[in-house]
Amino acid sequence: MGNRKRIVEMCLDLMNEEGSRAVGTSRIADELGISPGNLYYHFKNREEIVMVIYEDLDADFRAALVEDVHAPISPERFAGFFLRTLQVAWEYRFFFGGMLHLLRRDEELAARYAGLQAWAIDTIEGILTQLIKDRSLTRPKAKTGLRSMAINLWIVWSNWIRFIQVSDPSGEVRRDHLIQGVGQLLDILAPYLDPSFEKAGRRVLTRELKKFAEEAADPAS
Amino acid sequence: MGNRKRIVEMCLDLMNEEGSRAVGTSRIADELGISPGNLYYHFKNREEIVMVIYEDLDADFRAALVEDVHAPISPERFAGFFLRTLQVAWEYRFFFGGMLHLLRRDEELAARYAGLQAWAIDTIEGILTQLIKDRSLTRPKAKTGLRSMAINLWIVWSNWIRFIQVSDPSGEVRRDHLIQGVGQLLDILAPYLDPSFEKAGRRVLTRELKKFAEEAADPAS
DNA sequence: GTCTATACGCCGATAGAC
DNA sequence: GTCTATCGGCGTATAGAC
Repeated sequence: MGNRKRIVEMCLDLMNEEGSRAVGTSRIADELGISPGNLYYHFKNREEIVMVIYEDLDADFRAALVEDVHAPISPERFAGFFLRTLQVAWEYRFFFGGMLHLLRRDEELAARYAGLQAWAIDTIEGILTQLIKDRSLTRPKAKTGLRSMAINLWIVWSNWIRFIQVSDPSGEVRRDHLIQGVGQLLDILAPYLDPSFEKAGRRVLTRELKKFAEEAADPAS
Repeated sequence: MGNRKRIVEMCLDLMNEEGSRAVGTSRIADELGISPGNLYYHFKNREEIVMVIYEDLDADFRAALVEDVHAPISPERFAGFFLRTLQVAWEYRFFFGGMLHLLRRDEELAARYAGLQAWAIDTIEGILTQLIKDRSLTRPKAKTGLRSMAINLWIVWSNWIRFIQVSDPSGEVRRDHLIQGVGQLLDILAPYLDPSFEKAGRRVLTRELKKFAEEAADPAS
């Protein structure tokens, strides 16, 4: 039973490292020291492995976004939404990096991801609505403003990792980049946020950055 | 002399249509009715074709962003920046769609695109600074606010087409989607924009949308 | 400049023994 | 469940004739 899981995990690791395109079934088998035949005993084809990984991504992201949702939303929890979900984007970065190609070759995957995207934007809009109820956010003037904001958050969210990777092709992506991404997301909302709410949110980020710096300095992690 | 150019154009068309990964040298030659050997007479390898296309993209984008820059910036020209540059993103959409993979396999391309990105963000920041001088934009409170805004604009800009493609996998991307994208970019700046400036900018978009609707209704285009 | 022909390697996938 | 062996296809790229 173990090999099925090992295949999935190796596939995820390799694809995150080198991009989905660079990783084939033979490569996965090689790296695990198993035979191609064995791999094809566990999976019908390559697509199926990716689909299994996608299902994890889908579930992880939804969980990260709806976790801890009881109203009112505190600044700490709000920053937490962003940081947790960016963490998910990082864990499955191969998918966001090569998304278009993956979706083009697998209609079912395309439909499912389109569904996730639509759900995410709706959910983000819901969170913003809750913030307005909490008086932590002022409503934008235009009636479509909330949705537009949600879309911008989603686009920045789902492309932040790629942006970092492209900015410095030879550099690695670190946790502080993720925290910086949260700051970036917060900046979209900043003009509408209650000042003390915003300040508290930023404080969480500063704290996280400090924690990261300490961990980086102390290799006993 | 003609074939070299035809190869580049066919490559761009095919890749835009089906994604860079789906288009090989043999496919390009086939589609043009020329031989693979002929293609390799004109280009050292596949990478070289992509690089030639990239050079056009690079030049087109820079031109679109620095065109018509004399101060002060009118709302019409400002909307024009966005619309023109999104048009460029559309014309080279294969590149933005498969960017990460392309850059991973070609270090020179990666370096050049990183340079373009850095230049773009600086230039956008410069435009925002000019808007502040013009009193069309109020300066954000945080000192890093302008740069963050420029980065968010860039991320939404460079990923808008993909967002549309993924939102409706079976649908085509139309000009009105691009105009909607400009609205999306404008929404990032909206809270900082002078109200009459913003209104004038939006009016340009409405006019463009109307023009598009008329052209779509009248097939004599 | 353009063609035909072809080499080479890789990858996805299957057959069939153990 | 796992292996060995292998097939077929495709994509890049080259050699050499015209």
